[in-house]
Amino acid sequence: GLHTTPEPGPNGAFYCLAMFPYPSGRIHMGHVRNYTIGDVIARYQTMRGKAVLQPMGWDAFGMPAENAAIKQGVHPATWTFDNIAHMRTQLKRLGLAYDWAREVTTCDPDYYRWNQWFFLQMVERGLAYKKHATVNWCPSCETVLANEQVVDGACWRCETPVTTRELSQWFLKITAYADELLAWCDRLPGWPERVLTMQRNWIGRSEGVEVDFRILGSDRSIRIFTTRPDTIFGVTFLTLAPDHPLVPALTAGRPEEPAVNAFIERVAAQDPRARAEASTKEGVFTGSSAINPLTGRPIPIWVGNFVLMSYGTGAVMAVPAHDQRDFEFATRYRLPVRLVIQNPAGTLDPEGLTEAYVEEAGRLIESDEFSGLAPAEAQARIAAAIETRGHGRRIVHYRLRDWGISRQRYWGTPIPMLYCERCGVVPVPERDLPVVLPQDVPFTGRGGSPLAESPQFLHAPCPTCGGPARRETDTMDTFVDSSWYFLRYAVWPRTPDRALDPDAVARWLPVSQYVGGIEHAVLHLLYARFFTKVIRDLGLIRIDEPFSGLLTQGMVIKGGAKMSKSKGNVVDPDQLIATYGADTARLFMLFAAPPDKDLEWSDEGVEGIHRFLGRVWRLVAAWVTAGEGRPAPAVNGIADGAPEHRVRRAMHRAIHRVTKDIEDQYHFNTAVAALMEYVNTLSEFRPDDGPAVGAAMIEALDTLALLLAPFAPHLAEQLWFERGHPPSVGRRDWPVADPAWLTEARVTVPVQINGKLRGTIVVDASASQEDVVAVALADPKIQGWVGGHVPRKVVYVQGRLVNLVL
RNA sequence: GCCGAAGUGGUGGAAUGGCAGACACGGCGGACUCAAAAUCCGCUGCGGGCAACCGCGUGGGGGUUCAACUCCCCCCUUCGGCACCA
Repeated sequence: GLHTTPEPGPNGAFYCLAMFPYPSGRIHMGHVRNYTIGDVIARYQTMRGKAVLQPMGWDAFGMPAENAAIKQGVHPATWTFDNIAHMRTQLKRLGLAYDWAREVTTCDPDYYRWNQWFFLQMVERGLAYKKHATVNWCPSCETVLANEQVVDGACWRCETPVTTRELSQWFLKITAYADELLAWCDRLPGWPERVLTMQRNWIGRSEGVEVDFRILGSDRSIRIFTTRPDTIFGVTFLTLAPDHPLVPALTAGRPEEPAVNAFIERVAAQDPRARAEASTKEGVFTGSSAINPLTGRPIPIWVGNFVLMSYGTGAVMAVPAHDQRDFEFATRYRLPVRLVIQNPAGTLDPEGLTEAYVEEAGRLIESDEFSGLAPAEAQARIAAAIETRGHGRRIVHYRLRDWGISRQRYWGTPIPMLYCERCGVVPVPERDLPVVLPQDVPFTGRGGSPLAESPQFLHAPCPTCGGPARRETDTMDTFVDSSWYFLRYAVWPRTPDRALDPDAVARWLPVSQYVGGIEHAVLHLLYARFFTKVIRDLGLIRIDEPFSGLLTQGMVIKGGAKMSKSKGNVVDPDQLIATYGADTARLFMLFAAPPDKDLEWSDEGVEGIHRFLGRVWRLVAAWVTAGEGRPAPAVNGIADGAPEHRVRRAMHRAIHRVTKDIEDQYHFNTAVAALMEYVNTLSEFRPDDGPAVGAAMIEALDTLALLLAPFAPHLAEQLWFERGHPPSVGRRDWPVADPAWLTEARVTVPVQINGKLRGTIVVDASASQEDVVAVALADPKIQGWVGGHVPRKVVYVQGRLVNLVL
């Protein structure tokens, strides 16, 4: 009954989503942890009365399927669907309350046709475009990679060092949303700060000024980008990237030309990573000079290995006095250093700087009418002056680059474009979607786009002129598939004629709680945010962000390293479930660490959880055997301290703590600890302790089943059945703690002398400070510490602590 | 270098201004058993003491407070992200 999604009712909707897996073959412990966390949240919200959508699907396109085809001769589709069938069985064994009817499989043409449709919408709006560019290339995967997929200079999937290639590729214009993606980082309170920080860093916004420096003896100029226009009077030279397009013109026919060319060749031959790590700043004079537009003074133009063509304009104004890189460069080549900001203490010596002064504090000097200003104000004034005098403009630069989505692989969504001899690049008309992946493709592993090997696929008539045309043979990055799948889940029944049903999406989205690995902090999570905004601007949805809450669970590690085949430290979930059952697997994952921290695998820990579940079973079994069908107890008027009172109090306390731990930041480890304490308390009582205890116990054990239901659903259901209740415990209301039972009439209060614990006293919880101090001073042990002194000061925190300051 | 997270017993971890170490693992001792397993009970931060107790203790140093793992300042270490980004 939990596995069908109800319509959202008056109690509201809750969309609980775990990142869908790649069907690699078998589930691993990371999946078990991820999906258990999500399932606890979904089951809890169900019992809280929310209409809950918890779907599951398959991120089914990707390289491993193709590699299997190359190595074993099995078709990627066969391999993928076999894996899905197996993994679905594995997930079902864990007792995850998914609505399997809504399953999404991205390699299904009914799904990927909408990838193609969204792509065409983006082409129409200029958000998808083709350009010739230097792109990241993985020699092992033999395909292009997006910037986000290069991790430490290596392929995100296979860790092969990435090289570059010059290729004509399709890009999605994520930079058009850079500002909005950044701005919303401040409006996602349900996201972990570290993920937001990573996204902010990745987008890398920087405000500055572009300034044109006219080349001496030429009508051309060099455009530089700076974030420090306040230092422009300190510019003593310009530095261009070695591959800056103006370099040849600057050196042509000059005596410096051979030296410059030799330098450029030397830098180009360097591996980009080695270049980044080489901290020595080297360069060469071009022989040309430029004019500083604010001072009118001529300055030499250099080429430097530390200037990157890929950022800003590929040219920088060098201010050695206020930029450490420029300072090192100037020192090496004996170029002038011009101090234009004096520090607040006035201690900087213009003739004897030993390092750049980069702080934005102090006053401008030697800067004409701007002298005397603070750097922050000078930045605004000088930027304005540059604009009004026509030397440049204020501009914002981003580190974020457009998303290259062309992949030279088979097992992905075909890019729905045609190349006509007469009409050029032509989109496939919407009515012709989906462009289906052909079956007759040889898997040779030789590289190149495999789709080009299928003549039937390759040749198609041009939709515009009917003449011969060739299909695009690259496929889409698989991250396109996962950029909107969470929207498709909400559409039910599925609409074969359109990607999204706006009403269905409005009913469920944004995702209330998303659960997945931190490794997607700037991959999937950035792309999905981008797609959501594009789809919003297409008018199909009204949300700005896809995921309200985000929980990034930690890794499962063993022996200090992430579980992996190569490390040989994997523990197979099937083995775990076969030996101990799904509930032990689930509870261990929840108890061993807070969800966002790494979890160290422990065989002994698993045993411990298994023992706990055994104790729960024996506890309930003992009482069921002894006292079936007892009526609900009446416990009012029972004296404080009576055993049945203790049972009742423990029950309300457990309800309170488990509820609070789930609600506050999903502290499942302490929620499970609270359940253990509860069970420990209930275990103190025996069926022959009398009818009052028996009545309280029966109620307490029912509550135990309810509290256990989200965590260990199988055992909870069985306990519920043993108690004679109809199924299902997971559909009953979550219990509510009565605040009256959470407080005690008499409390044990620690007594401190001068802040040090010296004893405890038992007082009425409502006792006044005077009464409590009197009891404390009457205590023989306390008297020994106080001696004959009168406390100089007394602090009493009601029911918590008393501190006597002597 | 910049940004972020973290540092607590033998181990995983708890406590977010009020009894540090909940809960669990491991260890030690005991019960049951011919024996073992399972189960149950007790003890378990470090040092001192026969003991009741005492001293010390949350990476290091300083500060605020009656009271600090918790707040403030400085420093160290680890992990993660970005990075000759102009």
